[in-house]
Parts: sequence; C-alpha cells; structure tokens
Amino acid sequence: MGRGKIEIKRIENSSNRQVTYSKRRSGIIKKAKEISVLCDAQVSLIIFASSGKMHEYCSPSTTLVDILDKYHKQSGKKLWDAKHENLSNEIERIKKENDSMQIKLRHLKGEDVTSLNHKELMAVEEALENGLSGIREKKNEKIEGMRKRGKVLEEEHRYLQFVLRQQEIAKQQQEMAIESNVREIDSGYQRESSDHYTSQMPFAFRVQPIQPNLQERI
Amino acid sequence: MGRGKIEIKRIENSSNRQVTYSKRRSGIIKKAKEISVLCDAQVSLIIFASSGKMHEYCSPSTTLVDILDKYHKQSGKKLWDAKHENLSNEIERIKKENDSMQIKLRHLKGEDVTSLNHKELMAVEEALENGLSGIREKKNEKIEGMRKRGKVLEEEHRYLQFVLRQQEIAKQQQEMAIESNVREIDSGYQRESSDHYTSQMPFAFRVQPIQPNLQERI
DNA sequence: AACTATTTATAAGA
DNA sequence: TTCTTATAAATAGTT
Repeated sequence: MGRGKIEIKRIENSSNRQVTYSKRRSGIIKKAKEISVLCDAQVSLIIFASSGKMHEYCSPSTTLVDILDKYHKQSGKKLWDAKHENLSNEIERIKKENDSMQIKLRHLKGEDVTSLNHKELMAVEEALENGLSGIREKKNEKIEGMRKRGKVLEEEHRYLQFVLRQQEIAKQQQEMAIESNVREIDSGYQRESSDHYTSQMPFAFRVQPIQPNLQERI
Repeated sequence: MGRGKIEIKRIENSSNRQVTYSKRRSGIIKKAKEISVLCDAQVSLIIFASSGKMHEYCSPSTTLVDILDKYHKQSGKKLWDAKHENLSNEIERIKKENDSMQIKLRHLKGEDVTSLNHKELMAVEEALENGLSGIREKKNEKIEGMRKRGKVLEEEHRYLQFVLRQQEIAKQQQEMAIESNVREIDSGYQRESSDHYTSQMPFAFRVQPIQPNLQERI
C-alpha cells in the first residue's frame, strides 16, 4: 500500500528499512489498540527492532503478566521455569492438605457431619473420646503437679522463715556477745543456743532446698 | 477501511464483533509477519478474544521466552520475579494456616498439650466436649432413624407375608371352586373364608403400605 | 465465506 | 526527519 507494491522480504537499504519499521510499527500498534477496543480482546505486542530497541503494547484491561499467565495455561508451554512449576505444584498440594485438615477440624467440632456414614461417625467419636481422655489426663497431671509444687512452696516458705529467724537470733547473739565483751564477763551460752536451732532445721533443706525454674513449669 | 467508517469503540453486536475480530486478527498477524520480514524485527503477539480463545504470533527468528527475556532485561519490569514472589508469598501464607490447623488438630487429639497452660487446656477440653456431644447427637439421630426404618421394614415384611398368604388362599379357593363346579355340588364356604382373611389384614396397610425412597434416607 | 465500496496504511518522493 | 500523495491493502457492510 503505497506508491508502489513491495515484495515481503527483508529491505536491504538500511535507512529505508528503518523508515518502514517506524511507520509499520506505529501502524501495527494502532491496529492492536483498535482490535482491543472494538472486539474486547486482550492483546500483548512486543516488538524488537534489529537495532535492539523495544516497543510494546498491552491492552489496558490487562497486564503482560496476566496475559502470559493465561498463555501458559492455554498453550501448556512452559514459560515459567521449573522452579515456578514447582511452586505452583506445592501450592496445589498444600491447598489440598489444608482443605482436608479443615474438614477434619469441622468434623471434630461436630460440624458438617451429616455427610458422614455411621462408621465414620464412630471414628470421629472415638477420636474425640481419645482426645478428651488425653486432655483430662494432662489436666489432672498439671493439677497434681501444682498441688505438689504448692506443698514444696509451703515447705520452702517454712524454711525461709526458719533461716530468717536464725539470722535474727545470730544477730541478737552477736549483740549480746559484744555486750559481754564490753563487760568482759560470762561465756558458754552462745554455742549451746546455736546448736539448738540448727537441729530444728528440717533435714530436706540442708542440701539445695530451693527448686530452680519453678515458674517455667507451671 | 470498508464500506463505511466506524468509530473505534466496542462493537455491541456480538456476531459483528466476532466477525470483525476474526478479520482484524488475521490482519494484525499478517502485519506482524510483514514487519518481521521486511525490517528484521522480532515480534511477539498474543491475542485473547473475549471468548477466551488465544492466538499468537512469534517471529520465526526467535521464541517467546527469548523475547520475554529481552523484555525483562530492557524494561527492568519483573515478569518472572513478580510472579515468583507472589507464589512464594502465597505458599508462606498457606503454610502458616496449615501449621496452625495442624497444631489445633494435635491438641484435639491430646498430643503436644504439654506446652498449653491451664486455661488453654480447659478450652481444648470444652471444644472436645462440644464436639463429642454434637457427634453423639448426630449418631443417636442416625440410630433412631435406623430403628424407625427397621420397624417400617418389619411392618412391610408382615404386610407382604399377609398379601402372599392371601394370594395362596385365593388360589386354593379357586382350585376348590373348580373342583366344586366339576362335581356340581356344595357352596357358601368360599365367600365366608375370603371375608375372614380380609379382616385379618392390618388397617395401616389398606392405604399406601410401602414407603417410597426408603434407601435414600438411610 | 465471498464481494466490493470505502477507508486506511504506507512507499516513494519532496 | 516529516509531510505529501498516489497507490496498495485492509476491511465494514452486504450477499
């Protein structure tokens, strides 16, 4: 279409080729826009000149990624590399896993069980019973543990009170001893008294009386 | 270019649009071929009709992947990576969902509950109890349903036996009647006997005795 | 799917 | 390059 007909073969004259490229490029992009609008089509057009310069057109209703995604689905050709495919597969796999877990959870909540047959109902019931007995066992263990720890705390409390009392007594005795020294008289009372209190200390606390990390196990 | 000028806007008439699409599609693909050959250009053209059908053209000297690779390098736009990132994010999201469900399921099975505090234990226990009572309710409903259907079947069974017996009796009576006719004597026995059996038929079965769609409700 | 009157694209020239 | 214009090509409406 022009002053003369041309054969469709490479234009050897470089500047002619350049001019024709420029003209036809804008022509084809115009056509792409038109078919997009007129016919509700989604078009992706990418053109590289031999110089390496790129031009593109993409329908306004979509994106290149979107079109390539569709292309991928329809043609089956792998554009996205193996890595991509793997990711897609993994998503598929995880989604399935997800769905089945969701169903299980629902069943365990007693939802959506109308579709289950008797055998399946029994299985769910058994699972719930097992779970419940397990949970109750654990709970009881905890309660028992707390009870025991309560006792231990009580004993520790008693021990601490004992130590405190002992320290107070020691202090008093020291003061008394100082008084004695000041007066430079009397002795034999101090040691006897100390022995008395030490023998009152519960045996269990003479080695490592305080439980470490007590809080963390509650 | 045609019998009349057209405005470049969506063609509302569906079949017109379809025809125009077809014509212009081949036109634009021809143009793509021509610019490829004439100007040594590399062209990728992907068109989706609104119907979803795809057509593509790619210069013979290259491939779509190649062009997209170049596109990627020149435009700096991430085609691959964006897609890749999206997929990765989705996997991440779904995995998290997955994990939390898995933990819930474990807890409901009574596993891994050591890490739970007392309040959480109580919550799990309550969920199990609720589920269990729900399941048991459903199960009992089913059992009750089965019991009822069992009764219906029993009654039907009795009815069928009754009908069968009645038919046998009728047959016998017919035979007796024939014998009577042959001998040309006796009468008054037949009718009495028939009335006797009809009165034995359970009242409930005199209208619509058989339940329809019995299987479907099991 | 073919036809054809027109419009549109563009090759060559300025 | 860009503009012009003669002509080829594309295509809208029709059959």
